[in-house]
Amino acid sequence: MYDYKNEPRRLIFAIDNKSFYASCECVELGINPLEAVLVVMSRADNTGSGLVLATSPMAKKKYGIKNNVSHGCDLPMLKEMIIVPPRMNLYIHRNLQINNIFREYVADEDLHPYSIDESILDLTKSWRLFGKTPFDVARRIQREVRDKLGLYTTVGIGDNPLLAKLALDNEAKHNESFMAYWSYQNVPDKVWKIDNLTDFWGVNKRTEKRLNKLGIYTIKELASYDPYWLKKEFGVVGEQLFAHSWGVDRSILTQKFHAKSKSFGNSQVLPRDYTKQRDIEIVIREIGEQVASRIRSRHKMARNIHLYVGFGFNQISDKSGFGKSKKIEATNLNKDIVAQLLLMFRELYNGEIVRNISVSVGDLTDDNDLQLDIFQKADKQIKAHDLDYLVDDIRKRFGFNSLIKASSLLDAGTAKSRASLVGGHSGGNAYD
DNA sequence: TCTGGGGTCCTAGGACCC
DNA sequence: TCTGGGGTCCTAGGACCC
Repeated sequence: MYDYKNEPRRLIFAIDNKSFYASCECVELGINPLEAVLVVMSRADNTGSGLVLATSPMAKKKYGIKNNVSHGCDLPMLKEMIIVPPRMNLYIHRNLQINNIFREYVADEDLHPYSIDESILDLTKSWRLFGKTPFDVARRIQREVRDKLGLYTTVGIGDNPLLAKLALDNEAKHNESFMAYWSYQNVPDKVWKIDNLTDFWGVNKRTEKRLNKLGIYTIKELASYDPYWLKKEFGVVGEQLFAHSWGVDRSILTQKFHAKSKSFGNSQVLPRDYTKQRDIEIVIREIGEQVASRIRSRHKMARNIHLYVGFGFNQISDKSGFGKSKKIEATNLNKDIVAQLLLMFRELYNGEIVRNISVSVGDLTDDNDLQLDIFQKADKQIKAHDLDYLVDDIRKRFGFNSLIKASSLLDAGTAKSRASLVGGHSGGNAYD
């Protein structure tokens, strides 16, 4: 047995919200999230058929409805089933409220929001203030969230973030208490009992296949494999997989779960196949300006830019698309970002049918001072900078569509119809 | 799965420098 | 001129997570 005495021993809570979007909707309707049969379906998915974003526990249990069903029409038509459109702004607002409750239990530096419905808390220093056992504390947090917001939470507790997360995903969700505690001693009877490799952190279909090729079909087999060969086959990922199979996770929580934004990007599946270069470029421009605006609002400039163009399925080309990334002079100006994108696009585009466009920028730096390009007239550049910020400000106050480019009003433009979307889905009413 | 959207991390190969 | 090696930066692409 592995000797864990030198491994970090913390008290980590991984907390997620049960069927978060669906539960928020149930609460709004005044019905119990655990009893309702409710489905949140987005129609802004460009497929015309609706994408199931979330299902309440009962909808899952009684009718086996899973998330990410691509066809809304696959849903059984039942009287008791409630189908609602998403309200992303509501979910973001509730997420903030939940994290504010967590802040009563841990200092800010020990709270790590991980996604819209999941947070990691390090209670090592503070748990004794709130109960006799870690379970008491977890129960108390669950009660408070339920009493104040009507939402049910699931808590995975562990000696490190990995064990907490594995406890959450593989046991807590199925326990009546919605809690589970995995410590180092539990590795053989908990971690090694995980049935599917893909239920393990960091293993999906591709990695599962490659592991199978080595004769590895269970976590236990992974743990007893020679780490030298795992490293040979998978590089650092192999070392990490081996460590994880023994429940070892030396990552510092702040590094792992609190990474500062390193890139910003937006992408979309187009509502139809685009065949005209001009139309495609209109959308590239729109997305480019959206991304540029996002980094301006954080007073950042990008030094790296990436464009991906995905082809439609009825495409003669053997490729599924092309992508290109490039280092650039730091900028957050619409005209610079868009010019780079169009340059990259025109370099690689050969008349293919396009269905997918993605733009992201990274290698961010602070926009404290405008870096003047000595080859340009200073006053001209300051104008572009101020104009972009001014438009951002007006749109913030009066909505995106209060100022809109003429090109976005053409058929090809998607910015106008997507202006109210949040994360690609309906935002619903605004929340502060 | 005939297309959701927003992210992070890792690797390999080429260019270029010393 | 040929051969050798180490290091860094850049870009493309794969894989995974929510």
